[in-house]
Amino acid sequence: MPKVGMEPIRREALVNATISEIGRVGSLDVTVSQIAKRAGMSSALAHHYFGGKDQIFLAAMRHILSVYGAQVRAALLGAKTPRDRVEAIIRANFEAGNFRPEVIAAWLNFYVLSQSMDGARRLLTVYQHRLHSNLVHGLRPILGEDALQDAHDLADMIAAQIDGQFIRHALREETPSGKRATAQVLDFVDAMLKARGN
Amino acid sequence: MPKVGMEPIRREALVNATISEIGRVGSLDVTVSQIAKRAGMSSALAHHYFGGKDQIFLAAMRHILSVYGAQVRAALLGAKTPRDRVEAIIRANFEAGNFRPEVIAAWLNFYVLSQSMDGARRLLTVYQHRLHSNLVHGLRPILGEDALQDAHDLADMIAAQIDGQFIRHALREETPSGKRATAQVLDFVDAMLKARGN
Amino acid sequence: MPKVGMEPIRREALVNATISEIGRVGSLDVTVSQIAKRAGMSSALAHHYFGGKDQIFLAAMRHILSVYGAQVRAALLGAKTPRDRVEAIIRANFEAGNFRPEVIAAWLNFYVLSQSMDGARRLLTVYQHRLHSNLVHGLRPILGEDALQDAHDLADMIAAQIDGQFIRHALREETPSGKRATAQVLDFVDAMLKARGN
Amino acid sequence: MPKVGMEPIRREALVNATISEIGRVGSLDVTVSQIAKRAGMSSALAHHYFGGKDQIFLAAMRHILSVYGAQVRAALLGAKTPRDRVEAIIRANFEAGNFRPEVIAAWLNFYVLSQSMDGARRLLTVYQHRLHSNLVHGLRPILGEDALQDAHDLADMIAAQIDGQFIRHALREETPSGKRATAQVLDFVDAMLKARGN
DNA sequence: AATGAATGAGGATTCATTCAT
DNA sequence: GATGAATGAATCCTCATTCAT
Repeated sequence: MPKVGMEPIRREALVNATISEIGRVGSLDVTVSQIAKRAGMSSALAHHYFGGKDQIFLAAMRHILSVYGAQVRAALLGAKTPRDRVEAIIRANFEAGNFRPEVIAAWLNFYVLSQSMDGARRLLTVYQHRLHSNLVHGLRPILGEDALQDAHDLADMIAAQIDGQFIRHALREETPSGKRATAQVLDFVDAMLKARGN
Repeated sequence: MPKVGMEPIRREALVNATISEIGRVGSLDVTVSQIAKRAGMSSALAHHYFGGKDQIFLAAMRHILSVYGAQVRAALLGAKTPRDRVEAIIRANFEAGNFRPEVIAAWLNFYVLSQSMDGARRLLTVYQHRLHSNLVHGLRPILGEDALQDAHDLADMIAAQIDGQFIRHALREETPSGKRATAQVLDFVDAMLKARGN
Repeated sequence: MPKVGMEPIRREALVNATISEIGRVGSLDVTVSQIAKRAGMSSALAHHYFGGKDQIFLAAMRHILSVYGAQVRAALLGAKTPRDRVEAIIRANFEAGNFRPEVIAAWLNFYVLSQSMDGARRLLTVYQHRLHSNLVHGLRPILGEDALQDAHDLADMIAAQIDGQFIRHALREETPSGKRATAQVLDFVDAMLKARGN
Repeated sequence: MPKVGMEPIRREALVNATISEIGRVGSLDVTVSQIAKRAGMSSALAHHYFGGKDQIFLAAMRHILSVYGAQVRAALLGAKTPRDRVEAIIRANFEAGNFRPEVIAAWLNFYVLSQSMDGARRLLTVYQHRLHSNLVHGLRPILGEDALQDAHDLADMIAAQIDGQFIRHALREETPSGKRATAQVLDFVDAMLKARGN
């Protein structure tokens, strides 16, 4: 058994275990012991590496958001047209990595956590802003440069539609279908653009 | 001091206190003592009336949903056309009674609670179904009787948009604007209907 | 079993138990559970009444100091001459209530606690000042009104001698003899006064 | 990096770190990790060299007492008369090496430790006895060979006065003045001897 | 109807200590 | 010689819940 360089391994295991446990229980009422046990270590070690429960939650949240962020960036790389960009962003939200039951459950719980924990709120806000500006960036060329307010409004609505899709799946037992969610949001975007004459 | 007929008064006080406390704290990590204190009684009495914390939460949830249900029903009374019906349903969601910070916070928390508490999930499911069928009922005449699947899809999307509006406001410090939320959802519905040629 | 008005009873029991346990163990490494057990209740109740371990310690310290303060006041009542006053103060320190092994042990531990806990330090400082000014008050008429500095110095030395007597007894197994301690301090005071021509 | 002969260096570093940490915190609630960190090594190594926390404390105590012992011996070398001897012993107590805030704090804490740890008590007792017999040795020629009991009593009182001076300084923020402490104890001794006609 | 009293169960966190490398 | 890794055992504190009055 190797005894050096365990830190990143342990941290990753704990982050994954945290998401799994939150997904399993369906709430943040998860003990450090449960998390540590699932990650295959003692709760003392979890504290040793993260300092406390809050930090563990924060790390798990950061992980989810960074995986998501990476997917968005990757998706944007292949986008040629503004329309492609918007579509890529939307698709990234419902990709396999994000749109799994346990991740959806964790995501919803982190939303709640952000209401009471400053660090979590900051994290979430950053990602919301990024999503928003990415969307606006894609929408402006389509709507016309002078329709800035409209781009912001539409970006808000798309973001709401994405969040809405997530939350709708948080309570379903069935395996969430990223395909259908994507289709609905894209359908929605098309209708909005068409209604605006684009 | 009257000692009789206190029950409904106490229950109501506790339900309101529960929503307030959840709103204040921003999570379900609210103690029975906190709730009872805000309601002006001992925690023992809270237990006496509700039997336990879960029941208190359930009652608060039921209260929120029933106020909401009443508003939908009231709104539907004045609706003449199918379009009116859809609009009425949407408006009801963002009416003053529902769309207050503490209620939004509580609502989000109850969504989470539904992931781990059967009674809560049932309650929520009932209301989601009701919203869905109300929407379908309004949409079918507009979309045409043979577009049933389309009506279901659109109802889903509208519901998602509504949820999305709620969740977007859960983290904002500003007083939520029911007006703007309503406008966005209606804008969205119009676009969808227009895109479908209605 | 009476179920009302328990608070003062419980608090007193806890304070006594705290002193006993500190005396028994000989250090502040005493758990709330140990204290509570000796006081005949659950540790949860101890927390309920005091809020935390620090408050329990503080209450015990306050108790010791206030018993001591009362003894000083009582002793001063019967003092006619300045010399009587000084002697009364000294005697009060070694009276039965204070000069018991467990109280001596607790006293020493509280001295240490005062190095790290602000509340404890304040408490102790107040009593040190009171002792000092009581002594000065008694000494000035004896030493002459213009020998103020001398009175302060002598008061310091008497206080040191008293503390020294306590600490010397903190490690002895034998039952401490208040009589001998008193005699030594008085002998010391007499010598000091005599040396100064009084 | 030399890997041999580290032991004495490490031990000394740990002993000093222990005294510093106890002085800093003001109590024995100091973790081995804190001590080791200040000594510039891992806590595992501290255990390796001392076997356990108790041994570390004991070593630190032994260090303080042996420095003190050396100072007494050195002071006694230059003493010609019995009076000189007594004075030398007293001066040694308040010399720079001992009478520093952190050492005073540690000393007080070790006094407490002696109440619960046998090894510590033995150590302390040995030094108390040595101080006592040194004092008696100096006092007997002064008081007269037949005043043995008186010599013992006076030695006790001097020891108490010294301890009292230490404890009085344990709570002060100001830098302790060895000069003033020495002066007071000597003043006290002079008065006692004078009162006895010497 | 109402509450102060009381507790068992549990959870976050700390820490001395051990061990493999 | 030296340390990061790891944990069991505690300890403080909280809280839902019960009960006697």
